[in-house]
Parts: sequence; C-alpha cells; structure tokens
Amino acid sequence: MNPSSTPSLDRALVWFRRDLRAHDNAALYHALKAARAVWCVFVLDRDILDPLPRLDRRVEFILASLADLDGQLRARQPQARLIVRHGRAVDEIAALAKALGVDAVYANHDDEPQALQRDAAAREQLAALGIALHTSKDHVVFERSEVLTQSGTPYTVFTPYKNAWLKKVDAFYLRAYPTDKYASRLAALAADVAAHLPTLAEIGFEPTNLAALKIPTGSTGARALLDDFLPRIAEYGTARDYPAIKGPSYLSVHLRFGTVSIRELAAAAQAQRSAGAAVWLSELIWRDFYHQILHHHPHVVGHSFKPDYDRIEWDHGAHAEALYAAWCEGRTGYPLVDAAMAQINQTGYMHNRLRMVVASFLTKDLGIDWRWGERYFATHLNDFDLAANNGGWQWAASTGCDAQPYFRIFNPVTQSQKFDPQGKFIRRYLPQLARLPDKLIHAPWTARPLDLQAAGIELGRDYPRPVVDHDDARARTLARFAVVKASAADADADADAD
DNA sequence: TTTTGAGTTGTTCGA
DNA sequence: GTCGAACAACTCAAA
Repeated sequence: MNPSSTPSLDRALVWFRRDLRAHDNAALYHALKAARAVWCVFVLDRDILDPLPRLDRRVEFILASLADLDGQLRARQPQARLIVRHGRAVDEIAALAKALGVDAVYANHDDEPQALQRDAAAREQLAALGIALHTSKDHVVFERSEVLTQSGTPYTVFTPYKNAWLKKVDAFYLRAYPTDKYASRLAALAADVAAHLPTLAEIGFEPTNLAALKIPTGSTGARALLDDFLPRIAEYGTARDYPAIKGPSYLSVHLRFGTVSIRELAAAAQAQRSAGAAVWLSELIWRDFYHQILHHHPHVVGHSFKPDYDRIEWDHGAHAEALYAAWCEGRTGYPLVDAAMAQINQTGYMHNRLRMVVASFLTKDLGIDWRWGERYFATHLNDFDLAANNGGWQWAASTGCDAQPYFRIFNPVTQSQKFDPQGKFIRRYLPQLARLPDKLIHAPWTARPLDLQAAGIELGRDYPRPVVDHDDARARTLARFAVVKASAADADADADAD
C-alpha cells in the first residue's frame, strides 16, 4: 500500500476558477489526495458578471468549458458532477462548504488584486465555519518569488529572468498532477444539492457569435488546438509574425481559463528542441514574467511601472475621444490598424503582432493614454489576462518594466508592408479595400485618383482618410516623452542638491 | 563595491 | 536597394 493514498480528511470541496480542467490540476489533486470524498464547484461570480455588457464571448466560453469539465469529471467517475452556482463567490462557497460538511476547500492561486481580496474574504468566512482554504500554484510554472536574482530581489528585466527561469526549470516543475490516481474519490451528489449548469439566458446574457467562430472550448478544445499546433511549432518563430498565416497556437484563451495546463505546454515545448519551440517557450516565460511583475508591483494596475512616466500628459478632451472612437471602431484610415481592430471586434482575438501595432498607434500616433487601450482589450479580448495585458500595454507605451525605448515608434505602414506584404490580412477584414493593388493597400491615401477609382474606392466615403499624419504624430510623441526625461533629470538634480 | 555588458518584437537617415 | 549608425542615455543583473 502506498501510505500517501490514505486520506487524512473526510470531505473536501474543490473550487474551480481559472483552471477548468480535470487533468493536471494542483488543487484537484491535493483535494483528492487528502480526502475520502471530493466535490467540485464553479461559481459564476455576480461580482464579476453583473457589471459586464450582456454580450460577452467569454461568458459563453466559460459555460461551454464548464460543460466540458463536467464531462471530464464524469468520465473519471460516473456519479461525479460539477456543481455550478450563480451568485457572489464568497457567499456561495461558504454556503456550499457548510451544506456539504467539508473539512477543507481547495483552490488554485489567482494573484490578480481583486482575486486576492476575494480569496482573503473567502478564507475568513470559511474559517468562521471551521473550514480551511488551501491554495496552490497551478496557473504558472513559477510564481511570486520562486525566481529571484542572486541578491534575492525579483527580476524586472525579461532576459535575465528568462535565463534564471530556464536554469531552474526541470522535470519536477513540469510534471503533471496525476489526478486520475484518486479519481474514485470524486463523490456523488446528495439529492438536495443541485448541479445544474445554467444556460446563458438564465444568467442574463445574450448569445454571441462564439459558436459561429468555431473557437474550440474546454480542455477537449484545447487538446485539439495543441495537436494542431505541435506539428508546426518549429516554424513558429517566423510564422508568428504574419497575421495572415496560421502561425500561433491560439491557446491563449485556454491558458486564461486553465482549460490547458501550463506545465504540459512548457514540457511539450522543451521536448521539441527546435528554434520555433524555443521562441514559443519564451512566450510562455513572458507570461510567468508578467504575473510575477504584477505580484511584486501591484501599482502597475492603474499606474506606470516607472513612476516618472505617470507625468506624461496624454491627449484628452473631445478631440482625443473622437480619435479613440475611431481607433476602437477601426476607422483610423490606416488599413493594418483598422483590420486589426475589426479582428478583435468580430472575434475577440487579435494577432500578437497586431496588438503591438495598434497599441503603438493608440499611444504614439494618437497620443492617447495606454490605460484606455488596456481597458478596451480587457473588455474585448477572449484571452484577456490582467498581468499580460497590462505588461503588454506598458511595454508598447514605453512606461513599463523592460519597456520598448520611447523613440522606438512603430510605423503602421512599414509594419503593414513587412508583415502583410500581399495585404491578405487586410483584405480579409477590410473587403472594401480588396481591389486595391498590393503596393497601395497599406496606405490608400497615397494612391492616385485613377487607382482608387479602378478599385472602386472613394476616400472619405468607402474608407476613411488617415486621422493623423504619422510623421507629425511621431514628432509630437518624441516631444511628449522629452517632458518625462526633463522631469526625471530635474528629480535627479533635486536629489543631488539634497 | 565597482565595473561591465546588455537590453522582444523598430525607424529613419545618409552613404 | 542595402547597409550601418543614430536614436539617448539608463538601469538592471551579475561578475
């Protein structure tokens, strides 16, 4: 007999949040190992859902993934059910834990500020009932203070962080939690506990086009995407740069909701040993990096990582609002930017290079606060993750840790010529420009009247003229950042004077 | 403690 | 068309 198989607890509850899978799940494993009977619950949290617009692809993604998770649990133990509740998470968890008479609740870490508050409140309410809340790392390979510099401080520059990450990682950190080993402990529900998975309408949401987009959901969908990606991972390093090509894994939304295990992905990337796999692993390490940054520097929510950069005066007022609306709605007159915004608006996804292009455009061409763009992505991206989204926006705006230098300003036309040379991506999302020749599709305003006429386009009617001139905007941005530099120099001079 | 090397993804200019 | 340099110093991490 394996002594570790003797459970120390009678009953436990697993609280699923952003880890919607039954395999390789730390909290589920620890609960199954510890208790004789284990129940599983997900709470559709009203604190999160109620403020949302009634159309949100992510809510549908979650419901579909919950159905998948329920199926995964039943496949392991036919009487097992995923309990789904709709209410305030803390109250629902405490009530259910009490009703089931569990000794402990198990969950995985979520280091977003609001989630930490929620978990602290849950821990307190459960403690009042004499129930423990045990939490585990699951969402990242290394979290919090697991990767530190030699002097014991958190890294703020990616490359040395990555080197330390790679040095530390080994089979131990990437092994799967063998949840199947104790699957028989998944318990049936008593008759008075409902496991009902509500419909979209029952929680007050309207159907989106998620199903029409054929975005794979649940851990079953994630498995299909991974199987599709691994054969082309060697080409990822170059293919990922071209938005018209199927280069990425499209697993980001699954990493967001935990329908795939980060350990499995990192292990798969390491096993491949191709240049492309190394680049992809790097992207996974960026994800750990930004989660770790958020944990150590929670001020990045709402503020520049570098305080000096909070002195930047972004444009505001009616003109800025109008430019922002043009950006949101994809009518800036820069085809690659507009096509990218059409992609996010129509699908909830945007290609990574385009995220950089539109972020650079919003902050450096339109002079608009990166937080406006961050908020737009937060509400529109299916894969929205606070840590990565904030890190990405601050990188693009040059306000973040290890940010792009502020004078490195993307040229939306050059990016278009380089990464969508045949305008394939642009034509997919801006069919009104489809008949423009490849050479002109990146900057329609440079086309001769005859060329526009031949393509059936009248600027200002079928497609907007550019809302700003890139060269002018570039000069204004350099001036805007020069103010930061001056204020930083002043601060240094003040410090020297003291 | 001091020194040294290095830093995701780019653009523009001039030769 | 292609190439190298400048962009602007600054901070981090490690030796």
